[in-house]
Amino acid sequence: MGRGKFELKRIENSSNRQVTYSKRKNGILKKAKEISILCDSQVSLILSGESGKIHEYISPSTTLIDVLDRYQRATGKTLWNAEHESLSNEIDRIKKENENMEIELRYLKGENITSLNFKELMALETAL
Amino acid sequence: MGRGKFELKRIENSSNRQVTYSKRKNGILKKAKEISILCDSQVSLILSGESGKIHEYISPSTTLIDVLDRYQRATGKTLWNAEHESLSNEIDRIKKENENMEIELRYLKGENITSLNFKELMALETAL
DNA sequence: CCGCCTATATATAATAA
DNA sequence: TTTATTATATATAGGCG
Repeated sequence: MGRGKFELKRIENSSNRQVTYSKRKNGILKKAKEISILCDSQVSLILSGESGKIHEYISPSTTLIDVLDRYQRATGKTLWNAEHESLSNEIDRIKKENENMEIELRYLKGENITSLNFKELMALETAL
Repeated sequence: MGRGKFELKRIENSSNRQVTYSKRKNGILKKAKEISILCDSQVSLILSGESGKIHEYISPSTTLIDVLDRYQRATGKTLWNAEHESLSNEIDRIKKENENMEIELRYLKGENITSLNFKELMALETAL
């Protein structure tokens, strides 16, 4: 559609990518609504773009939990346990990041700045 | 599309409804794939028709778990239970701490040290 | 980012097999 | 239910404000 044919690959131009996302997001959300109403089907559509903002369509006749329940039964995958594990892993990962930053902060706050490179040191001196 | 305009309401003829579901299902799955690739976005699409069979598209860069996790954090809706909620809250809290530390680190690395208190500044000068 | 516009590319309703 | 055809309705890329 549109003025030119498109290739199915990531749009490199960031601005075009954003615009296309926004337009297609509206399009697919509309399609989701249409199929759920026309065909009396349950739909769960969750989108998130680079901004991190979430957009969703869940068919009114159901809830996301219903859809996921059906999903779990149909695929045999148990989401809850996996979810729990995934969250625990993320906490571990973030905590580690946290510790590293704390160490870096302690150094930077004057006890030890040997980790800074020359340019950073000059900038620091100027600022002081 | 198609030979006639359509009204956005349930298709009463069961056979037409099935056919339309099948066609539009393919269409929307294709759209989901396209937006995820073109725009580098995370997508979770789960469909179930009257037969009960499930069709899904989850963007390759992510997992359903990730999408749901983001969904829950963004919407504030808890999909599973209290334990999930407490883990999720902890992640939010730690991430906030991380952000604060990142900001502090950026400042300390020379661009801006006005946020430091007197004692910290003295320590920094001595170190320099 | 949102809305509007236009030329084109796609999706799909109706139909038949 | 799937596949093919084809006339039309939609979706949307690119451009502009």
